[in-house]
Amino acid sequence: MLRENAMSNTEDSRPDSEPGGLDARKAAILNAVVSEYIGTAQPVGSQHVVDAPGVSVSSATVRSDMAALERDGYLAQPHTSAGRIPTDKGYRFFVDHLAGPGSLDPVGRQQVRRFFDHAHGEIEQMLERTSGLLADLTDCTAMVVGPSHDAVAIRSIQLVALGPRLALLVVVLADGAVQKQSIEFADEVDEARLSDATARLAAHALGVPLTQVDLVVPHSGDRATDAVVGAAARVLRSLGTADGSDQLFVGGSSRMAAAFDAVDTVRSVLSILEQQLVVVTLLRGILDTGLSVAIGAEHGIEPLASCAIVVMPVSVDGVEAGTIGLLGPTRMNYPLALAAARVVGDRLGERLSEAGR
Amino acid sequence: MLRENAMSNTEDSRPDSEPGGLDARKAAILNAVVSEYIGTAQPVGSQHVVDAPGVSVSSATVRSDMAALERDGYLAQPHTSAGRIPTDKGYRFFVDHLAGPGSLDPVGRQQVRRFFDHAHGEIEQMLERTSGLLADLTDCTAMVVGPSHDAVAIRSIQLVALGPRLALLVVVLADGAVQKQSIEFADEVDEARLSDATARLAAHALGVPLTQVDLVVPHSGDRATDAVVGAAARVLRSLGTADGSDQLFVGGSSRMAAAFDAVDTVRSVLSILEQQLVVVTLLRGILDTGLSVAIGAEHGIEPLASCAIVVMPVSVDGVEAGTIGLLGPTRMNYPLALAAARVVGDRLGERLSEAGR
DNA sequence: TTCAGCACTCACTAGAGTGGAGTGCCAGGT
DNA sequence: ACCTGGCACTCCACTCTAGTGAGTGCTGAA
Repeated sequence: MLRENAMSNTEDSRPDSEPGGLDARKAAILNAVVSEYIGTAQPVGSQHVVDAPGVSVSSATVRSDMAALERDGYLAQPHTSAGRIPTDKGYRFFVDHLAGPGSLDPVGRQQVRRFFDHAHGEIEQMLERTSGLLADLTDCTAMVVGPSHDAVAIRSIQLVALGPRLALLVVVLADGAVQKQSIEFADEVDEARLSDATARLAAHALGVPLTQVDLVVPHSGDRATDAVVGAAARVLRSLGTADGSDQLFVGGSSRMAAAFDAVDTVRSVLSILEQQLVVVTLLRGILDTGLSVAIGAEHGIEPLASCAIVVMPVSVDGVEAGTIGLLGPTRMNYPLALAAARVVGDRLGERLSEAGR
Repeated sequence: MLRENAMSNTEDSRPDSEPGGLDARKAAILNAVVSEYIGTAQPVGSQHVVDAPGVSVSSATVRSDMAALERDGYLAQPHTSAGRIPTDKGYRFFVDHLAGPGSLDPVGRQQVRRFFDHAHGEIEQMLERTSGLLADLTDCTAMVVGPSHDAVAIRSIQLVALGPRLALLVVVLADGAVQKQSIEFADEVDEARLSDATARLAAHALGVPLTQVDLVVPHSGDRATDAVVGAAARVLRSLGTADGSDQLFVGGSSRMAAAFDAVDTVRSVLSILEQQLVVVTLLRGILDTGLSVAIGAEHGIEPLASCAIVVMPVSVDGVEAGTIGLLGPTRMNYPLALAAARVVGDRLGERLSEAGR
């Protein structure tokens, strides 16, 4: 108790019954402030917090606690004589101490159920529409990264002639994904040679994942055919390692416009969303640090400093294959977003697992 | 002259040397107002117009002409004692009487040249990147609709087994496009039957455009195989008539955020852009009415009332196949947008024509 | 440790005043 | 018949000035 007001940036070390270095009442007050601010986007005064559960004290006491929370960096004041606004640290505490995993409201649940009952068509369409569903549910911008095809076995390989020296390599993977890449040859290649090469490629690479295709293909008698097969094998391998091989679907980007009133914030956030590689890297980076929520500066992308991101891995056949991300302002509705991401992620994973077998 | 000030909404019928019912000076003034407003987004006063080419009169005379232009609906005043702002009709006159087709500045030209010199990869990537190029060039949001595959001959058909009762129909078209659709069969189908069916399908549909595939496939002895072939033929046909078969690429949507300062305008425009079908229909509709620019309410989509759209068909092998669209505020830079759309559209068309042979 | 009371701070609003950009009109000149 | 300089007028944008109210920090008493 002695040092209560002396600490500023480190955790309190006194024996708290509650976690995170905050006593029960301070935690309750912080939660109340965050909740209310998420709803109203207005600074929250001590009076508005008095009625919150776990806070049965007068506004004066709340004020003193709020002052302490501000000293500890959980809250901030836009200006003197205004209410308090949560800092990134405040939001962090809030999400780290959310009661239970949270669940969707019945309406949302039904929406999800109906969606997956009626979902049909190819993977891409489904992922695209899933991003729309998530955006609808959470009023955030949704990002869906499709499962990586790196480890999926090749089911079919075919070289299709498009011109005398131009062919298209078409690869079908076991999960139903189709990849293609055109190949231009130095010399003319006739149909017979192409189908010959196709057969050799199939023998060489069928059942092997894209990333593990051997670049060295056993020679045959025919050097021209070998050249074609070699070129195709290189292209095949490059398909697996290509940077843009992840497919990203962004839904509801218009919702970012409603989240901020500063137009240039909207602009910079949107321009980030246009960069597929940046977004995919970002989501992967957050997952890799073990977080499921990145708040404010935590993800290190400057223009998104006033945003928070909720990520959720999508497991297909027990392996983390895809990713779901929800982007909103830092004052987004975290419980809702987390619940929606979890539910949709699970259902999507199930669905994709079915499709793979 | 008697009726000069009496008319309000119809064209002037006196013998004008200049087109559109406006004498040379009024036209020059209107052009000057539009040009300046496009640049500054501020109401234009009579003083700012006196130095414009074709206007060698005093500000008082300009004022009287501007009053006439306002009566005729070409200009509007936000309030008394403010400058004039072009109306949709004013913009319409401006674009209809642009001097010459306009051309890109050297920097832009080089940007386009470099882009198409280095452009490689598959159609989709190229269209996607083209939308980014257009957005960069014009500071508008760019929409690129890929060539329709309806009339393109089928180069290759293949049924690939994904599961005991599940197969993937993979179709390669002559232009290098690949379409796929999964098919679920009522009964189990083994590999032998699938390759049998593939061969029969190939014999039936190779070289035929998707839309003209005959649903009736000649029967063979085997009823099970016939069922597979029939199902595949139906799916094949449906690929050609699917609503979402057009591929749309939107680039630079963040630029809409900079164009307006009302956040909810941005929001509603963005949400339109998210609806692929709406956008494609919109572009096609504008093309069908024979316009290349749709201003304000002309396209009939309410949330885009403060936007203008520049469209340009992309000809592949002499046939209008794709579409380029540029979306900006009504005060967008029309000459630049038209020039960019034309140049990029032409180059893109050439490029796609090459790829097809 | 909590609480009621109190003085204080400061964004927000409304109203008054001012400057300036822009207009419409008119009388006189070409 | 048309153009022009001059002039009175309008009205936005800006500034300044209270006044209001939500909210704070502090203090002394329970």
